[in-house]
Amino acid sequence: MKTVFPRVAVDVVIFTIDAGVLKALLVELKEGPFAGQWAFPGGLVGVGEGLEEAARRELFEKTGLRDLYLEQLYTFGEPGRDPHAHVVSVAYFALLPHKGHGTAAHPKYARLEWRAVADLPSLAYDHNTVARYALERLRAKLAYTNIVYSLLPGEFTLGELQEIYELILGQRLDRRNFRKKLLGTGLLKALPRLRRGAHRPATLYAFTQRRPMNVAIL
Amino acid sequence: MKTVFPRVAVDVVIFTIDAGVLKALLVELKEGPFAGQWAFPGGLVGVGEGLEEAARRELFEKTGLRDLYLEQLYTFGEPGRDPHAHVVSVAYFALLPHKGHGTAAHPKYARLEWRAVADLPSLAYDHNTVARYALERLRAKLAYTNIVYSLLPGEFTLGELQEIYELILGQRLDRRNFRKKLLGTGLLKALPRLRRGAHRPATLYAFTQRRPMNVAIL
DNA sequence: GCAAAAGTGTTGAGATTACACCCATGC
DNA sequence: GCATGGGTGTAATCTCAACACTTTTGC
Repeated sequence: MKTVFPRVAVDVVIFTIDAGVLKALLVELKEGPFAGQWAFPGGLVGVGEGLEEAARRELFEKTGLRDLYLEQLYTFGEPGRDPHAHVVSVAYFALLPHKGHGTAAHPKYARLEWRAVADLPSLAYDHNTVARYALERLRAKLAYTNIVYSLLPGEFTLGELQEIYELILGQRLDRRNFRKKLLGTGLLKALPRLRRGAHRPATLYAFTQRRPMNVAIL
Repeated sequence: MKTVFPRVAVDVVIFTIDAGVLKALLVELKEGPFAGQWAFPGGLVGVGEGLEEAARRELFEKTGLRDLYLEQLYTFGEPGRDPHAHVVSVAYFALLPHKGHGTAAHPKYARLEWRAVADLPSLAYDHNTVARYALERLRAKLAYTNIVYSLLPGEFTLGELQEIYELILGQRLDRRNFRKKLLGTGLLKALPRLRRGAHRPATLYAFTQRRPMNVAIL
């Protein structure tokens, strides 16, 4: 399988928040030198296919997921990263609200699983490095973009929003200051509805815009 | 020249400061669909070759430049960006102090030229987009990294340093605040020498470390 | 002596942090 | 009635921006 030129692949790190834990979607490889190991979903880019297009296609084919936030992360091209052949991988990073996504299995993979990012196993290829880059990017972007909208459903409470920030950043935030800042951005609108639960009902909020924007948040 | 898979190339945007102007190195293409047009230097990545390695090799072969600051910028893979074939280009961004670099011509190119970034011509491929990304990255990184060291010679005055910031950011900075901040970072050491010129001599400074670091500067 | 860049501190405004108590609900 | 998360304001601190005059040199 030696070739004259490197191949181009895309790999996607998909994050979601599930049960108070930041998780990423892993696939168990069935074939190749890393058979039996876990990795991020991905695959080769075809000729005439755009990179983001390929990332979305791979994601949909292999996991059934679509319509998620997707952004290019970094390109990994060390010759040794895949012992099989020289594959240059353009890594993407994606966010998805957790809602029992139908992660349909794909013949190429043995299993799909959402795994806690804080406790990833040893991954195939250089995917542990990819994971590190992705987490770093996610943390940085929480502070100056509104992309957290893509981890949340249409309606949420400020408590839920703050919980996501705390989970991802790995630190507690002051509730009053957090509310002040978030409401000060104008990104949120209060809905005329309340979330009822075990305790005092909380106002529901929605993002005024559900598209990526650069805004000072924290 | 149709192929089954996309090719992988690297392209490099090299910035320097020359005579009070931010410039980038352009090459005039001799062949292909863009013959006669200007572009950033670059070329195909060979199998078994790392991306950064390929970028440094291309740079050296085509321009004679080496030992510069180099960082990956973004990967451009739209199928239509090169009408000839589908080429995925991993763009790099490089910085170099200006010192009459011997930009040796290369058979593949008609000419090499340093051109003002503020006034680039219409470039081949999607290189005008690449230029925009690179300039944006450079501006952003001036604020939170020390990479400006790679645009400066070993010794420089605070005035020269500030001039570079002003040229790249396109705005004037307050001299007293600038000095306070820069000296406050601890990145600089004053040398026991003075730069003599047409006016009052200025203390010469050097960076204590000449390697990339994240530090709040501005 | 004059033109030009080097050098140097202070003040006010705005931003950021720290912090404690009452409220509404389910059980 | 109690446990739990929701909701709210202020004071102290720090950071950042604005600003002017003196010094040293070459010509």
